[in-house]
Amino acid sequence: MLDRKFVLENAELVKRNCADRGADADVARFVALEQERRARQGDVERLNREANEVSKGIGKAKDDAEREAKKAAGRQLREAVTAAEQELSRLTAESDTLLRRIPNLTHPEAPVGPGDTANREVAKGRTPVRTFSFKPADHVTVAERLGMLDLEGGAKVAGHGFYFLKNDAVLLELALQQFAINLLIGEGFTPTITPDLARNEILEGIGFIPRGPETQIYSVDGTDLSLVATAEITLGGLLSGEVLDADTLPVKICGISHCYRTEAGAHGRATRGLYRVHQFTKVEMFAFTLPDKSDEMLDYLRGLECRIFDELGVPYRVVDTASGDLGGPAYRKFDLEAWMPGRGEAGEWGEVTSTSNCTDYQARRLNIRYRIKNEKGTHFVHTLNGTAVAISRALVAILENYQNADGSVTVPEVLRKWVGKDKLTTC
RNA sequence: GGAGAGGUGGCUGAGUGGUCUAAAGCGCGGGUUUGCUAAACCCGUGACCGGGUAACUGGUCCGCAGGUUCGAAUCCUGUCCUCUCCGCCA
Repeated sequence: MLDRKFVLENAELVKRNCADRGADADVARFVALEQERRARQGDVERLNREANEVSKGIGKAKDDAEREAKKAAGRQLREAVTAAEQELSRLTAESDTLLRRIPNLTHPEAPVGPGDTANREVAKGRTPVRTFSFKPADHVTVAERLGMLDLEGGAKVAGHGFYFLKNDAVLLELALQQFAINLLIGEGFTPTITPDLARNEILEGIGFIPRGPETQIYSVDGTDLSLVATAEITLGGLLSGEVLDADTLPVKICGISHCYRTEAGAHGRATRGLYRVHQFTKVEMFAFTLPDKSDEMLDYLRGLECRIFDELGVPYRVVDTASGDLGGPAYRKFDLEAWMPGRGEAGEWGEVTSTSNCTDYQARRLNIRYRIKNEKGTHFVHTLNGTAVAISRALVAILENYQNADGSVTVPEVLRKWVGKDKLTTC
């Protein structure tokens, strides 16, 4: 969320930003409530001070009569405090709800527009889009031919959107994890395997809404836990409530988790196969930085995502995500879209990874701060996240780009040492 | 799952209803002494929300949320977490 005072003092800027982002947050109402809240806060503080003074006098009272009189005065003041506090907390809760719905500010260079049509292509990957001498099949056909994917089995056990990876697909998944994790360890990331569930409070801090009709999140009945939609949630939550020494920044962590998404309302849109599923494995990058280093870190994370897909030999493009498509927490976001030759009539770009600079938006909710040695006070860190590999979509891209006329699939060079073969075939 | 113990500043740790405005030590910063370093000694040293150009100043905070009371770190309830023992278990 944004800083309360900042919104109050920059209401017009914030309103314009909401409009650019297609967010329906009620900034005007927030400003009115916040002003009221501050006035009530003043009341509470004044009454508290008076009541404290009276209470202190009671211990030193000369006689019973004086003591009883002061007690009565104190009681009256405390009642007034309670009433004022109730009003204050009502106002705080209401303004807080509004504040949390206000999206982050937007990077001045991010394209402004309503949705993904306004996204701006900013780069292409090293691998050129391949020309096929045959009509490329989609990944479902490729995978099923090779006995790597059982969608019906997944549907029988858990419903549409679930699947079994089998045989060489299992080797590919593990190889992709190994490849990504080893690359990131080499870059100084601390590798982790994170919980697949998290407290709703953490999800909300990251910017997810665990319950309600629009939710993308599976929640566990009778608990305050939800299945995570990405390890961004657990990695960001890991340092919640902490004050870090500035000289330990940046902190770079990566994590493997399973990701669970209800995909509510997504039916009919690219639902075939592994592209949009309820569960997949992901290797995620996360960074905590000083505020003036986060732009640089975003470039770095984007560079790593490019390097991963360059090394995998998958053609892709990088898009600078438009304001209307940024969601709540991101200040700027870049997506990598891989070329998927089996999609649509003659192939389409499909999002495979994404990296965001969330500035202090998540840190403020999660209360993650830093301290500079010998300086008074603390400040919020900036948080960034980026996908190293989302296995299901990486599989789509690899299977479709590396397929051969005979139905086999060539294993990307960098994965061979973990897959243990150069080519995936039926035999 | 059962029984018990505990959660206090950056860290260790005292504090069982009002001099807590949280002891003391460590750490950190500054100073004195000093050829340099060290030691010794002295002084200072939390966060958050407000007000003020500033010096300064009001309020809140002892895991978290409630409650009792004029007054709570302290008493009560709930909750989260940690540790010990027992049970169960991959």
